[in-house]
Amino acid sequence: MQKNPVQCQFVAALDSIVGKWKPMILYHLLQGEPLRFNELRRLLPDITQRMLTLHLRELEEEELVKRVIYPQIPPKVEYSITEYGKSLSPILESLHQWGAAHVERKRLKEAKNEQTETD
Amino acid sequence: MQKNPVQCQFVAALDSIVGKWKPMILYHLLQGEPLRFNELRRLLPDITQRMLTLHLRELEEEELVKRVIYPQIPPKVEYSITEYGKSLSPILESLHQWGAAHVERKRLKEAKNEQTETD
DNA sequence: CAGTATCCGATGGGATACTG
DNA sequence: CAGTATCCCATCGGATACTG
Repeated sequence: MQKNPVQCQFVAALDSIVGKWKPMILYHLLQGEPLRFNELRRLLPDITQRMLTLHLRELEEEELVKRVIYPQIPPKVEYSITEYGKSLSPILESLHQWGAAHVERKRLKEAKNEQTETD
Repeated sequence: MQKNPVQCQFVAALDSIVGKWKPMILYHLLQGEPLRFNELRRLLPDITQRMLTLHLRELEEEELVKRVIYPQIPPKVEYSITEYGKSLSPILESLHQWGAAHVERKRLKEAKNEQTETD
């Protein structure tokens, strides 16, 4: 942890949501329905089993995600967003929106560049 | 860039603000005053010259930060937030607030654990 | 003052194989 | 089904030295 409290707060917040697939995992779980391990895999086609496990464990550690094991064979494990995890919703929503605008902005700029090149 | 548009948007947004010192650089520049290279260094005591340069270049590349060179000796370079960069302000503010709460939450929990240990 | 250049170690994440 | 275990590589960021 850093000494600077402000940096510390940014780091704490970003640590919770940074990770290649974390925002998407949270995004899916924020839809409300609990999801099984393989359901998440299907929703995130390119994630590896390893990374899904690691990210879920980290989110669980931060109490953003709850893991429920049904002791049966074959095993069934369900992941759901916690109440605390829901508090991240506005942030993810903002990131999502700003990201969409940022992508569009870049796209427009590239289009303009190609335009100028062919002038 | 990912195929999935939603992931893509998260990635685009996070790419802009993720980097060990980027939120703090933006935070300081969002105070309004343009800052010189070494002023930023003083505000971020632990940053290396190299990382400050790299991060500033990336922020400039995304048009979140503007770099103005005064051609004089000794050199003077001022960095300031752009109008577009200001659009990140609500996100950083949210992250900051949530991060502060998250840190406090962890602190309380650790305090409680120590309490239980000495019971 | 405001940078570059080089080197280097730590971490993040992918690929693949195996398991209760 | 829901994971572990290994191995490996790429990127990130730190340390240090040099410069117009």
